[in-house]
Amino acid sequence: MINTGTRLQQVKTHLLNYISQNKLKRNDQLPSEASIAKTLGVSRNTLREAYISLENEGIIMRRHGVGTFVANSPLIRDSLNDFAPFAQIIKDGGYTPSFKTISVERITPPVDVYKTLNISPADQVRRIKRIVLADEKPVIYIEDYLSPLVQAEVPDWSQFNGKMVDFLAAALNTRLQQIQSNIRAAALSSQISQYLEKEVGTPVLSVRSTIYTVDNQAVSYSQIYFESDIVELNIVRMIRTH
Amino acid sequence: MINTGTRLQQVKTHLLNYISQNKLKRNDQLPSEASIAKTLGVSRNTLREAYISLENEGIIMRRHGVGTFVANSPLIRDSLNDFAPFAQIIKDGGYTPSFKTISVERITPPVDVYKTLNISPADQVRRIKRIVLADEKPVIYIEDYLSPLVQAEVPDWSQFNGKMVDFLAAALNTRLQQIQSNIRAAALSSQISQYLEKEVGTPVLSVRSTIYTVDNQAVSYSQIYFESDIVELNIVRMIRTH
DNA sequence: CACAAGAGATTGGACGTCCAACCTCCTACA
DNA sequence: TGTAGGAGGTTGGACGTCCAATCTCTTGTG
Repeated sequence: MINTGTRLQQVKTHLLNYISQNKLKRNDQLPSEASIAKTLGVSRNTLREAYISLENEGIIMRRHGVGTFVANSPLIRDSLNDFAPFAQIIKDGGYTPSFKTISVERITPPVDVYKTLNISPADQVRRIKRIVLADEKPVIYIEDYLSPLVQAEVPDWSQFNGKMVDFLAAALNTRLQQIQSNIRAAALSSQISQYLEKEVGTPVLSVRSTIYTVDNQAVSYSQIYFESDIVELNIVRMIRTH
Repeated sequence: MINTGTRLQQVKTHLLNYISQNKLKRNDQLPSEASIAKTLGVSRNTLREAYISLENEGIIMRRHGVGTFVANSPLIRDSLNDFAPFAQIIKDGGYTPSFKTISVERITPPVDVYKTLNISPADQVRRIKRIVLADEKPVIYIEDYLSPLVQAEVPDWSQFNGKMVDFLAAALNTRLQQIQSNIRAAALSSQISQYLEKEVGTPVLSVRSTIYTVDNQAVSYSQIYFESDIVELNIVRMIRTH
């Protein structure tokens, strides 16, 4: 068994490998909690938590009195149940992803930005404009606003994988606590239309995310626009009646 | 303590009541796991699961070595972390919700509907068209397609609270397993524009949800259009680095 | 042959215990 | 006075145990 992370993580990794190595498909049954627990040398409790966690992620289904089964192919998992970076989402959709950083600059923040980041209007923030391309076609436009609290530099924005959380976690001393996201539909503005190469007024998915530290400090505010013809958000929610 | 549901549910209900009764605000500290467990007469394990569950719902934050705190006001919780019915979402936004059922009819299903429900094109399905109003202004348009497997009638659609899951759970013998939702931006079509009373082409949030039973039978397919000026989706995700 | 009862397997729920990791704050010592 | 270190409280993680609830399949009985 893999020796990194908590035992729960190790068990989850093992199970995911088990599913892919045995080429298990939707509705294929997994071994019982007791038997896997014995095989891996962990308590049934721990194994059960791994099963529950995977069920919450929409990968398996557990059925009382019957057994545990594969739900969906892990390949079509989505961006909101986990923190899959953009590259993965696009790859999963069968496209080749690439990134392009348009600009990195220090600016005086717009109203919504300094209000959200809870800083003074005079404070300078860093704005990073990027686009994500699928097979060379721009599909996502990203504007990140970094609070002055974030000093670290990204060595190479063009290699940045799109997971702002990972960058911030490494750049800050303080722990991150949560991401609040807001999803709405918007009409493509003229400024952004040049990047997404779509007509002004085209409906796009607008996601605004704020990342907070454990001290409730907002450290990053991102506006993301999804070209809705190719990229879409998917969510799987389990229904438990018990 | 309340005597309904599992002990975990009872504990969660107790904690929610505790927060609202003591008018706890963001960052207010909750009693430690050990002390509440003792007070309620449950094991620390059970209480911990309740705390974890509430954290996943974005209601509280737990901080290793420090304590547990209130995250957001439970009032601004959203539609994707839990299954809040539309009425609640609108009420939370400070509006008065009302419902209007436009039509309930048996029809021959469109392609995407019979494909999703996995039935024959000749099978008849029930289509329910409804709108949700906030302060008399239409803000959500809903088209539900019920599989022929669902025989039960809703006694009064106008009183229906918008939770299709609850209705289906009661109407079917089989257990429900999961909801798959797909979110994208769309331009308002002419048919729907008459209900949402907005110009054709206005960007709207389009959410398509399919409800599956434990047998992987799709039993309901819904297309929901959100008027994005008033209604929006919010998601809170906790970041755990451990 | 039909159907009810029961055995066996599986997940669901809860408890009690133990130690690790983490954070805060106070105290003692240089 | 400043700082290192430790005490004490809190959450994190894992284990082992017990019984309930649910489902399937076999077996026995009318």
